Amino acid sequence: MAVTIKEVAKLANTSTAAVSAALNGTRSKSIRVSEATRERIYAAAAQLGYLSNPVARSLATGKSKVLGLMLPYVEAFTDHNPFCAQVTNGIMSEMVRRHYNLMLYTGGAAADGSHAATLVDSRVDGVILVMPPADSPLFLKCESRHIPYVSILREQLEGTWSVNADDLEGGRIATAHLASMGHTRIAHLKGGEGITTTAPRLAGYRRALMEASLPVDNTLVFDAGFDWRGGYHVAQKMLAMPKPNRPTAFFAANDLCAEGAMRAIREAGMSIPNDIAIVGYDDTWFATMTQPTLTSVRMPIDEMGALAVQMLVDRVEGRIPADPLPVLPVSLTVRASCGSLQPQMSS
Amino acid sequence: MAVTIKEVAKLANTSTAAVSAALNGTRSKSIRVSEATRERIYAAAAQLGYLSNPVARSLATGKSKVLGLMLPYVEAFTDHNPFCAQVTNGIMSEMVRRHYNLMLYTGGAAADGSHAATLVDSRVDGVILVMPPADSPLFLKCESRHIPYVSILREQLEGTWSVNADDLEGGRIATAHLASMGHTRIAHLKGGEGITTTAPRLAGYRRALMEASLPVDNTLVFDAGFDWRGGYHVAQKMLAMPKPNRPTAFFAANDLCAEGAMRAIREAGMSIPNDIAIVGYDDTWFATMTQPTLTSVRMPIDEMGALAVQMLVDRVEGRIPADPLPVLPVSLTVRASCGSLQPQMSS
DNA sequence: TCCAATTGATTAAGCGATTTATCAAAGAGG
DNA sequence: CCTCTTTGATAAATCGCTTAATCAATTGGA
Repeated sequence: MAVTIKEVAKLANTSTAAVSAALNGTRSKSIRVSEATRERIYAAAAQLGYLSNPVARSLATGKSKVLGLMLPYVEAFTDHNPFCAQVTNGIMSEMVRRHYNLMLYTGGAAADGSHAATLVDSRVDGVILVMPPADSPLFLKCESRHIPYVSILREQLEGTWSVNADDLEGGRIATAHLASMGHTRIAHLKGGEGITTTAPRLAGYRRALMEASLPVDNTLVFDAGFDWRGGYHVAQKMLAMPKPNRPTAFFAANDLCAEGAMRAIREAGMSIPNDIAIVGYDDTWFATMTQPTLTSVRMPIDEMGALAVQMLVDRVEGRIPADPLPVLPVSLTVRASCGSLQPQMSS
Repeated sequence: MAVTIKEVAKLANTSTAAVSAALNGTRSKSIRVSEATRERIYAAAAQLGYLSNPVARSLATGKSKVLGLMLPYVEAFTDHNPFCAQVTNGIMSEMVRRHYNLMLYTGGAAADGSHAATLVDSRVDGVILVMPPADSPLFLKCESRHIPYVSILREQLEGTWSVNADDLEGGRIATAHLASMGHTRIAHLKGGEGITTTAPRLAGYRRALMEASLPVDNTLVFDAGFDWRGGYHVAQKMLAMPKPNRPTAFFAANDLCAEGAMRAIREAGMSIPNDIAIVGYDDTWFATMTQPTLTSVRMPIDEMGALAVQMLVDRVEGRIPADPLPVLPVSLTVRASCGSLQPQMSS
């Protein structure tokens, strides 16, 4: 079938060991290849169209040059969370750059860990876990199989590796921005329980309120579960509040959730940002597609993905990542949805 | 390190061949395992926590149970084409169901075929090519390596395997719907050259015009290249036309492109659907998120992905797919953007 | 009763690489 | 001139699993 190293060796009139060493550029004391032999080997390989078999190499070396990517939901690329789609971009790009391949797994947040089974697959050198639930069985699985892993957006724990963004600061600047626009009743559509980012974003929200000397009113905080539907329903509930209590601004824990709220606001016949101002979170491509465009807390998502790959590759290749728990800075991308801009701004 | 078949064999007091056969349920004439031995083997495997090494199995069998998925762009999951994101869902789900793993490759549409190199990787049993350019080098690469492949949305050619949707009919019903609403100047924002779906959708558009006895005016057809920016710019150009020539309805070859056009329409101070009606294509989750919600031609995207997996698995496992070139039916999902619905409808 | 077929299991040969141990020849140093 | 090191290369073991070849012990049919 396919041409093997043996055939190359025969044609080049040498041994498979020499071919292997020549093609891989191996330079150890026990095996070396002269310039002349190397040329013969290259020529033979080219002539036969030799391509090394990665499976055989994997078996021999115990390394596969494949990294797993575990996304929390099957629908991670569509309507579940644009963050996942974007972070996958960053991860993919960096993997290509590092000459690693990507094996995709989804459903990492499934409580039964069903899909997780396939992950425990000695074909991958390591795994990136995106937004794993705090009690995910995947951690144990990876550990028992000695598969190194790096998480993205996971609670920072001693002895683990995780890339995070400064969620507390994100919650703070989003809320502070709304407060600076004069809003005094700012609601928070928070993320789901069990998701790492929920608590710090909420804490940031509270801190900003305190810093602005506004009351911290827990009746203005609702669990919207990070999805469109949640944002929609929670917003409907809040808009139904009687006038003096009704919030005039929303801080949503997620862009998708913000869009759900925007739909509810429009359906209630109110205008954004005149009646209700709104700030989202993640600042994915999606935030530029809403109407009006959405002010959103920006995380350096691509860099987060790339950094996770770097850290994982470091671990796989036996190096120690400089910082096991990096926290990347966030910023606020101001668009039309919070009223601080002239209307009709683009992206 | 990890426990191997040998250790299981030793503990169960039998041979590795028996262990392999028992664990795989192999039933050939040359190897069989009695009930008693099977039990011992199961017990030993369980006790040791044995997990078979897929790399070793791959090497021995020549099959990897891994399928490649080649997407046309690196940004396939974000702002490039929601179709890709959605079809990936369908593919992933079906692969899980079939116990195959998914290796992800992107950039399949890159002219230099750069990323394609890694695809020629004997680790995968087969590949799914999503929207490959007509002249993609990938076809030859796969063929020279004897890697079976199935395309999604590729020109239908004798001797190839491809899952398609009825693009001509899609173009027709989209345009016919606009014509039935009384529009006489319907513009088409067509897809890029070299993409398979561009021509049939355009042909469908023309056929519908003819069926409605409307003139086929080529000045109303523009290449919007399937992306947001293209839709935006083309729409701007069309809206700048003097009144009697200016189209009153757009048929965009893609939802993203339609959203670009919608932005241009809003910025021009016109209303959708009152001033301009618009119909998109793909009917991905994204079409429900626009404002107003977007009427769009629906393809059974998940089914297309699942069908491609089925066909590929059939080929990989030596069966012959029933129909090598299935064409799936399309339909029109009517929403608010074309004026045939009361305003304020949801999804 | 005898030979053939079946059952249950083992041994060993791959699969296609990497890598260690080993060795011959050449060059260096005293 | 002899030993020591370096250079260049090979043979063979190994990675963990599958499977063909083989074989002993039963079973069954005529």
